Amino acid sequence: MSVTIKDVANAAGVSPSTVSRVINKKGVISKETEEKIYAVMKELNYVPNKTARSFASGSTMAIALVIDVTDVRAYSNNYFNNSVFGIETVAHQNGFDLIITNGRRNGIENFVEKTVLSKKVDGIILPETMAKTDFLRKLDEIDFPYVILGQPPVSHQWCNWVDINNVQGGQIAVEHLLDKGYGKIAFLSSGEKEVFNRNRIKGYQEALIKHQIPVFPDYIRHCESSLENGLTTAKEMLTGENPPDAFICSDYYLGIGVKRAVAEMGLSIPFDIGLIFFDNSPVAELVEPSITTVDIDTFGLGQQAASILINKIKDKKLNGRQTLIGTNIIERESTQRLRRSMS
Amino acid sequence: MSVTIKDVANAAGVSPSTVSRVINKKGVISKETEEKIYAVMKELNYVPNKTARSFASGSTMAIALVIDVTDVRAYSNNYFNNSVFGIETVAHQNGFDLIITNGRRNGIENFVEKTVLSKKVDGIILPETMAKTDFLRKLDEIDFPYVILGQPPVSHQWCNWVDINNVQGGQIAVEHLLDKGYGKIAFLSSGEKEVFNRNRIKGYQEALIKHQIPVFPDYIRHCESSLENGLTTAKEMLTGENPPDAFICSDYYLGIGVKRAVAEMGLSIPFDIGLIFFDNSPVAELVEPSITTVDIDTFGLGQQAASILINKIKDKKLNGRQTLIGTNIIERESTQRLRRSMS
DNA sequence: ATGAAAGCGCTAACAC
DNA sequence: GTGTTAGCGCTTTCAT
Repeated sequence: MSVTIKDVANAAGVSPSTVSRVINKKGVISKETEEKIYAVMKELNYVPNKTARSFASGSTMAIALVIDVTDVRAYSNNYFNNSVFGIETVAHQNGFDLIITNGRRNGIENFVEKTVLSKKVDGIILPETMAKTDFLRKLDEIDFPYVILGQPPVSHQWCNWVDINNVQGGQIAVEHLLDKGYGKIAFLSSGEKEVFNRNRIKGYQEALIKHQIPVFPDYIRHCESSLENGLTTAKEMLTGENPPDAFICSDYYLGIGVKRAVAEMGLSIPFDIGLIFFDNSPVAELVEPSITTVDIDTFGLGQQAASILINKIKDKKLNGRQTLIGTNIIERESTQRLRRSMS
Repeated sequence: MSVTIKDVANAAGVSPSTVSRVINKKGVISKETEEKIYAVMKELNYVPNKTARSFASGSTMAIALVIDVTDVRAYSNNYFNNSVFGIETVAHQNGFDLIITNGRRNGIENFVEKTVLSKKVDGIILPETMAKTDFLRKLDEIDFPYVILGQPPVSHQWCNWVDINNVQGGQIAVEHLLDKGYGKIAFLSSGEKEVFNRNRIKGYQEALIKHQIPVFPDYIRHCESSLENGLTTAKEMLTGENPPDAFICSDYYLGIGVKRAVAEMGLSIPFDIGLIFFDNSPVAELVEPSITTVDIDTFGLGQQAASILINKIKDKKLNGRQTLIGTNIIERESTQRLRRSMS
């Protein structure tokens, strides 16, 4: 039914292996036979069968992005979304297909079998939340290429990973606020276990120290992400002694909570209080006042991840590729204490 | 290196075909050999090679979701996101892998070759925006399974598709507003070419007629989606003669624009003006007042699409499966004119 | 520069 | 019930 390499070979008066060479641009073929073969391929509308190629060559030219569907917050956001497209873009540029697969369906064990051992893909991209030491060790054992989205457990610091530069994110948030005339900056984190929060706080502290501003432990609060928690925590801090005059929040739920708290207390953003949060969601530009954010290039994150993985696939010895993706400030109204003109 | 079906056969003292039968649960095998084989498979840690199976059987057990990376709005949203997970869920339940692929890279022509003709997947899910008649005809020619996300061009009404029930969405929006005491309802659409807008307006009109409320053509406005357009259009309508007392908007950009217009005119939501928009984004719950939305079950949309596609793959004669996914109202403050207690 | 031939791991007639 | 056998379409030595 469908035209095969043999048909092309026959029609062109050559052997299948010659056609194969042309397809793969391998070995040396004379200009004329090459052209002849291209012509025949076009005429016969020949398209190589990917499955057969994968089977024969032993490489699938596909990578998988593992997701955790049980964790809605982990995927139902722009971060995830844009990473996917970054990954897809680089994958296709390199001739790879992207498979999306849920890792946590029947336990990670089962997942290894189904996707990794079954030779369906040549490598995987794994969110840090699913990169448990045991699992990684299994991958190491069979020398299976992977890259981690986020920072790996201590046992695997040597492996390939890519992450957002959260330290730098914390720093530029502080510096932006200082620049805008705020001096008593608090940090509302969505949890102290998360590495990304810890790194952001690290950056926050480093920036304060660098500018010789005292770091008050009380200015760093952890609470589960929600509007309510943001609201109550901010109120508590603002009514306490030594209230801050600016807040950096881990996400927009906490951030909007802070915004409410400020409003309920009759204070003003940005004149009394500065506000900045991570994640440049549409929320930030649509509320009033609009909120300055730390924007994260998740498309770039995905691109890097895919790029490193593909290199690893090509060269199994590749290790220690550790990329941090920079963040930047999207300036909006919530930090315009100085009433500088906005560009 | 890796253990094959032959190894299992040898170790179990049977032939490869018997092992194959066990793997595929095909034909009849005696209880004892079956158990024996399972035991050996476990012991040897055997995992069937998917590529080899695909190659031998001619079916890849994979489907592709085609996306359009050039169209940011088309994918960088919750709709898309959740559909992906709906698709993945059903795919995996049926043993299929999900491949994400960009259709618009080198033209749709090239795409056909690479993904469809190369036998990499057994079927594709295609957004309506990419479902051009020419392309569909090609797929038809080679009898390649597809389902369309959204409504297909007129030439292909007979094919399988799944869509949001936008007519019903328009209806329930109107009915909710009527129920809440609003009577002069306007519709701000993000474009008159889009089928989904046309359907929502259809539902809007039907609901009005059903309740014997006059349909003013002037109450239906089309403008490109943006906060500014929402703002100016709403202002214009509110300052005109016969101003509406409620707005239904195609998306949250227009919706927030209307909200601003109402505020700037010194009117109140929900007491003077009711507001409801499509797409239950976080924006809706985080602004003040929070906005009632028409919520769309895109996870269900994805599930249905995958389910239909897989049925089509199994039974190529399957056609005309046309599913509409219902919408529902998420009630918030912006439509509480009557000050009913909220649950 | 090209051809011949083996084989990748599995499935599916077809035998028995 | 189970074994035998012939491919599936391609890549890849090894010849020439």
